Amino acid sequence: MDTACDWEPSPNLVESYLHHCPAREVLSVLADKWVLLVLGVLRESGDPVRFNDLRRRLDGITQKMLTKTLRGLERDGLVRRDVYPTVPPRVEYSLSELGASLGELSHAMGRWSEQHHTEILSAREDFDARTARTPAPLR
Amino acid sequence: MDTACDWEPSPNLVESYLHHCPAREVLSVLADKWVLLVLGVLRESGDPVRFNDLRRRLDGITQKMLTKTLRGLERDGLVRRDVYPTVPPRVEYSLSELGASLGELSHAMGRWSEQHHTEILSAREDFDARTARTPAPLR
DNA sequence: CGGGATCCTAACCGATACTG
DNA sequence: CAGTATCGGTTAGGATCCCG
Repeated sequence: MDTACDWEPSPNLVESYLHHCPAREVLSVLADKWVLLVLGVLRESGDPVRFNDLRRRLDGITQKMLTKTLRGLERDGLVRRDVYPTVPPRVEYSLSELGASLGELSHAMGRWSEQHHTEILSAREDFDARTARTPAPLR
Repeated sequence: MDTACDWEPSPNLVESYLHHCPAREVLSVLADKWVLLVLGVLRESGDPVRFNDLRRRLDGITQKMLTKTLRGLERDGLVRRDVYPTVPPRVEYSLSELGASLGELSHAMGRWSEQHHTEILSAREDFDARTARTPAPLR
């Protein structure tokens, strides 16, 4: 409410921040394949998690993408990165307070996925079946 | 809970669906630049919205991306597409019941963005300032 | 009006090799 | 261990043209 952006918040929230407003950029943070998952893993493990530990728990992510994702989250103040300059080095990641609050939302998203994925999957099958052999729907 | 996937739900939700499970795919639906915004606009306008209307309200989206996004949402059963074969044609999009429930989540995300974007933006500035001229942090 | 079909570029992202 | 650097394939996605 004190940003250098002529921009009105509610009630039409989405339409208001659609036009080059900061919140839109923030939303785009979530538009990432790994962000919600990283937040979720960090959230579920209450304790800090080391890099390779994180990588193992995020099966499928490459170290490059994990690094990049974590850097982004750190940059946005969502994730804290603590470095212990031992040998071998030890780097621990954890959610900041801000990240934790977003983590709750990402968890809600996860729960929603868990609850509704069957509906979505069956909707997909229906759609695919419908569009596959229906170039001319009404004969 | 009745999917053809050996997969246990809670309590470690994220870690459970990390390994090629349906919910993960569903989560990836949300990892899209436009999905949350489209859902948001459709949610805020209670009424059905026509294609080009939608396009105008989603300032910046190309018709290609809007089409693709809407097709995906329709395929997943989140958005309903009603075609009125008049001249000129009239196509209206609206949220399905499933889409509406997801719309609530996307709205929560929007609200979160609205509330916290300043923190994120300032965190970014701090981070950039810190990393810009600190190749050797301790002198 | 609501798209589909192409072309083309930037970015994403995986694989690999190297480093403190 | 926790990265960085580089190469190269794939894709996302914008611009443009066209059609019913």
